[in-house]
Amino acid sequence: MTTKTRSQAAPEGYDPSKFPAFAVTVDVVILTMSESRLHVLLVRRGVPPFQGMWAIPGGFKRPTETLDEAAKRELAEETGVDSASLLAQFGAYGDPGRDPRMNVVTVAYLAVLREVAGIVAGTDAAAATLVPVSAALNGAIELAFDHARIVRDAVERVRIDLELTGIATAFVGPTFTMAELRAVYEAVWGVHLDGANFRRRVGGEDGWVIPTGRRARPGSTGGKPAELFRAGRLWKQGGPIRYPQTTDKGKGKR
Amino acid sequence: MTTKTRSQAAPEGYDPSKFPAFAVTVDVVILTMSESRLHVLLVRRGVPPFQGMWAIPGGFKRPTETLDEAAKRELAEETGVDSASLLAQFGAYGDPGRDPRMNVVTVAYLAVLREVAGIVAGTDAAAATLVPVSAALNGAIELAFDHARIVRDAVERVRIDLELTGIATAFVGPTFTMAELRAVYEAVWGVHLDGANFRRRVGGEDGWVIPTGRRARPGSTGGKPAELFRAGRLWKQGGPIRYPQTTDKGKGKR
DNA sequence: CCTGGTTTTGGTCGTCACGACTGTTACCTT
DNA sequence: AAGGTAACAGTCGTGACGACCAAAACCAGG
Repeated sequence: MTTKTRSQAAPEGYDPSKFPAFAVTVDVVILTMSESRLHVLLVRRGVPPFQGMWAIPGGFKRPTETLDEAAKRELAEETGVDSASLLAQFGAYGDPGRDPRMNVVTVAYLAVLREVAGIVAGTDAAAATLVPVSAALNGAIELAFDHARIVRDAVERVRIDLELTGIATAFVGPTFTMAELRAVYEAVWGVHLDGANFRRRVGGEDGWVIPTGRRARPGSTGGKPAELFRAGRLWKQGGPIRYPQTTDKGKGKR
Repeated sequence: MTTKTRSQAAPEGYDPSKFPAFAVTVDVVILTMSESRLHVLLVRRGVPPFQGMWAIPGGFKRPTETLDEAAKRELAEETGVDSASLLAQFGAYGDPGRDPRMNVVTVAYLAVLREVAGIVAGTDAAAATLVPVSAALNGAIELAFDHARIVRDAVERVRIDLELTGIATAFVGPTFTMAELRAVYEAVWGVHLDGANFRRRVGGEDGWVIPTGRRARPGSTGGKPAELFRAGRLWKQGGPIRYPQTTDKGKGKR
């Protein structure tokens, strides 16, 4: 933190020694892939304010824990998952009046999970659900507090990080096919990527993915069984796939 | 925020109704270019704890203002600048014990200023100074609290945003030369960029920069006077310059 | 067993962005 | 006026990347 620095100067109508008290909470935007679409986990509020409305899970930060630990704890309490594939802070929200009861500043985290099965089951089924982010973003589902904006910021963050981090691998399981990984990019960015070009970039020659000898069983529709990969070491330094430039003459980037 | 969602469930040794009180502060990392190097503004603490040490400016958030407003206010109080070229939130820090006096969660902002002259003069000259970020990062200057980490995160954020936002234009004045703009990239990234190629990318044909008829007066060392430009509209959608790929065989990105 | 459909996987090719390099212009200082 | 310096312009070769095509592997149904 830091107090006012010019301590000698007269505090202009404000006394630092009597600082205002805030409640600090941690909210977690839990994203996962389901049916080839990006989904967010929402819980139904059981108490006022906004009782009965959907919201993202969260809770008070405790004085003895770090923000990261608080986020991890909240994630575990809501989903039963003790360690997400990815859990990263992405913003703080403190507008006055965002909580009608008191002054609340919340720190928002983004969690990415694989294995949809069991997530909702881990909580009270009636109080937690997985909805497509499109429904949460276009207002089809009304969210409590300023959670609509928080979810929007989280998704925007994912879209950016997809290009420059290994966040894509957090959406898939420990082993995955090229098509599964490509589906993550296509769902988050809303674009179509050529399968052959995608394969060449990712499995080209470097350590993006490591082939396991095994193969996935083909879906009921037939087709050649896909090779199974594990994530390589290079993802820590940025992803291999770039957001496709519309290739139209204007070189406007994105 | 959001309270615990499973309100029926017994609160496991924790009562949400009596939430812990925190102090919430806003700290601002003020960056600017000076002598072709990236500098950060630091203030000397006049009160304990960490009295006499350097720190980044900041102060308590007031319940009636938003976080952005608090950051803007703190910036104005410290520098006299009423509107920075850029002011963006980039992180929250709430480790227990980061302030020995009490529970403090701080929200960190990044401010980018041009026109170094008058910034330090606007404050108490003895209490504020501009130091190269390298000195603050390598430990040559010891910072109070966890401000060393905050500054490091801020610089890392600038390095990333340089590639995908128009943050570079925030470092230069309303009119600038190609060399000035290029110096921003070279200083922040620590690389050398070819002047001719840089010019082609930025002034190529699009609306990155708009030529003003005028020319800058050459430095005392002679040389052709550089053309003066204004920032164009395209910077809002990402910058034209990419971090140079070392072009060595390994395609490791960054 | 054979055929059509589906999906993965490998191959080719043209375009163009980009970096390295060289050359020219315009202004300074002495 | 001469030399130096920095801005500005042109060229060229490499290589990344997208579009497209083709083969391989497997399933379902007849």
